[in-house]
Amino acid sequence: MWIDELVAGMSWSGRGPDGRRGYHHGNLREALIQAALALIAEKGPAGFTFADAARSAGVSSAAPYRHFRDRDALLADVARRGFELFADHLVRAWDDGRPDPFTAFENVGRAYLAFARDEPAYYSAMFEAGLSFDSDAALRQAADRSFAVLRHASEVLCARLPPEKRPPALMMSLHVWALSHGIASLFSRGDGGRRRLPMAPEELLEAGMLIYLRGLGVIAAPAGSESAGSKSAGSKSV
Amino acid sequence: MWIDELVAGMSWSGRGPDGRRGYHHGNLREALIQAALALIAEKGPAGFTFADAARSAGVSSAAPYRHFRDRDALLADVARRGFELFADHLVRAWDDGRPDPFTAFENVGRAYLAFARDEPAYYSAMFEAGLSFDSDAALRQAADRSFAVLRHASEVLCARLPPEKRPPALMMSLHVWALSHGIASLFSRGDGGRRRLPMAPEELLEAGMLIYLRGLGVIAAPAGSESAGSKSAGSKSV
DNA sequence: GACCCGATGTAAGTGCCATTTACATCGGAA
DNA sequence: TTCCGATGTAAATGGCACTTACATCGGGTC
Repeated sequence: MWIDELVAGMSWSGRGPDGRRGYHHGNLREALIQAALALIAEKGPAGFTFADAARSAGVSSAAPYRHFRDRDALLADVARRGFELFADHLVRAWDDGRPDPFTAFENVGRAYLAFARDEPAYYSAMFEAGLSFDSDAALRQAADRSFAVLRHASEVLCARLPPEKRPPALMMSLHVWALSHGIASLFSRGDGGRRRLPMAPEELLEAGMLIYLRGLGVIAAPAGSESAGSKSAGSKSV
Repeated sequence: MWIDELVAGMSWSGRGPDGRRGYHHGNLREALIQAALALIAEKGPAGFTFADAARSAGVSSAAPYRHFRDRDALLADVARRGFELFADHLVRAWDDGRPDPFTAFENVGRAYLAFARDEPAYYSAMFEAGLSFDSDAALRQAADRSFAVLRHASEVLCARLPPEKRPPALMMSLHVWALSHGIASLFSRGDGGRRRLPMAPEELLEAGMLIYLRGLGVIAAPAGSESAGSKSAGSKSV
C-alpha cells in the first residue's frame, strides 16, 4: 500500500535500495507520529523528545515544526488518534449490545483494559501526558466519542430495569470509567513500577463490575446468597 | 518554631533583617522539598525543574546535588512524604472503625478524595510523576503503608459478614482503591483540563462505594427495592 | 518550456536545563 | 590551632525546545 512507503519515510523522491530520499521527506507528519508512538512506548510520554522523533524520521530537528506547532501539538495528535482508536475498540466490543447487553457491557470493560495493555503508547499519550483537553477541540471531541460509547452502553443496561429502580446512566458510566481507569492506571501497565496483584487486572475489573452491577440491581445476586465472593465475582483464592 | 526559620532559608548564620544568610544555607534539603512542592503545585510534576528549586532556595544550581542524587530523587522524596501524610490522613479518617466500620469506611473514601483535592502537589508527585516504586524502598514502603490502611478497613468490613458470603478483603480494597484513584485522576483535579460532572467527585465516589458495597452484601439494599438509584446512592437528578 | 511561489527542509543560534568537576567556605573535632 | 568532612559555588558539557534566515522542491502559470 502507498501508505506503507510513505510511513517508512521513503517516498517518491527516494533513491535505490539504500533507503535514501531526496531533500523532502514525503510524509514527515505521519513518520513523526509513528516515531512518537515508538518512543513513547519505549520511554514514556515524558521521555519522548521532539528531537528524537526528528532523528527517527531522518530529518533535522527543525523540520517537525513545519507540521506541528510544538511538542505538545504532536503529543495531542497522538492522543487524538488514540482516542479514536479507543472508541473504535469500544464500539466493536459493545457490538450493539450483542449477544445481550450485559455480556456486551462486560466486553466493553475488557476492551478498556485490553487497550491499556496492548497500546500503552496511545494510552500514555491519552491519559498520562498531562495534556489539556480544553486547548484542543479535536482532542476533546475524540475523547468525548470514547466516553459516549460507555455512556450509551450504560443507558441500554439501565433501560432494562423498571423505571422506579433505574439508576442514572451517566453516573453509572462514570463509575465504570473510573473503575476501569483506576485499575488500568494502578495495576495494568507493563512498566513494572506497579504493584503485584493476586489476580489479573482483567479479572479484577470483571469482578468489580459484577459486584457493582449487582449493587445496582442490574444483575441478580448469585443463587443461594445475596452476597458476593462465591461464584462468578472472582473469588479465585485471592 | 526553629523549623520555620530553617525552612525559610534563613538560619543561624543569617544576618539582620535583610534576610541574608552566609555561605551555607542551613537546611537546604528541607527548603528544596518545600520549593518543589510549591513548584509542582504551580506547574505540575513535569514542569518542576531542579534549577527552579535551587533558585527558590537561593542557592546555585549545583547545590541540590549535595542533598539529592538527581531530580528524580527529590521527586521521590516528595512522593514518599506524600504517601506518609496520605497514610496519616487515611488512618485518622478510619479512626479505628468508629463510629461504626461502615461509616468509617466512607470517611476513608472521602479522605482519599480530599487529599487529592487539597494536596495536589503531593498527589501529583505520588501518582503522576512516573516514578518507579521499585527503585526506592522507602517510597514503596510508604505507599504500602497507605494501602495497608485501606486493606485493614476492608478486612474489618468483610469480617462482619458470615464466612460463607465473605468476599476477599484484598480484592475489595483493590476495587475501592481503583475507584477512588480513577475518580480522583479523571474528575477531581483542579487543573481544569478535566471533564465537567453532573455531581461532585465526592458524591460520585460515595455513590459508587455504596453501590459496590451493596453488591458485596456488606450493606443492605434500600427498603422496598433490591435496586439502586432511589435513596442514598446519589440519584440527585443526574 | 521557463518562471515563480508556497510547502517543506536545513543550519545556526538562543536560552534553559541536568549533571559533573574543580575549587571555596564553614563549623566542629582532634 | 589545625585539619577535615559537609556544604556551597563557578564553570563547563551536552541535550532539548524553539526561532530565524536561507535552501530546495514540485506544481501551477504564462
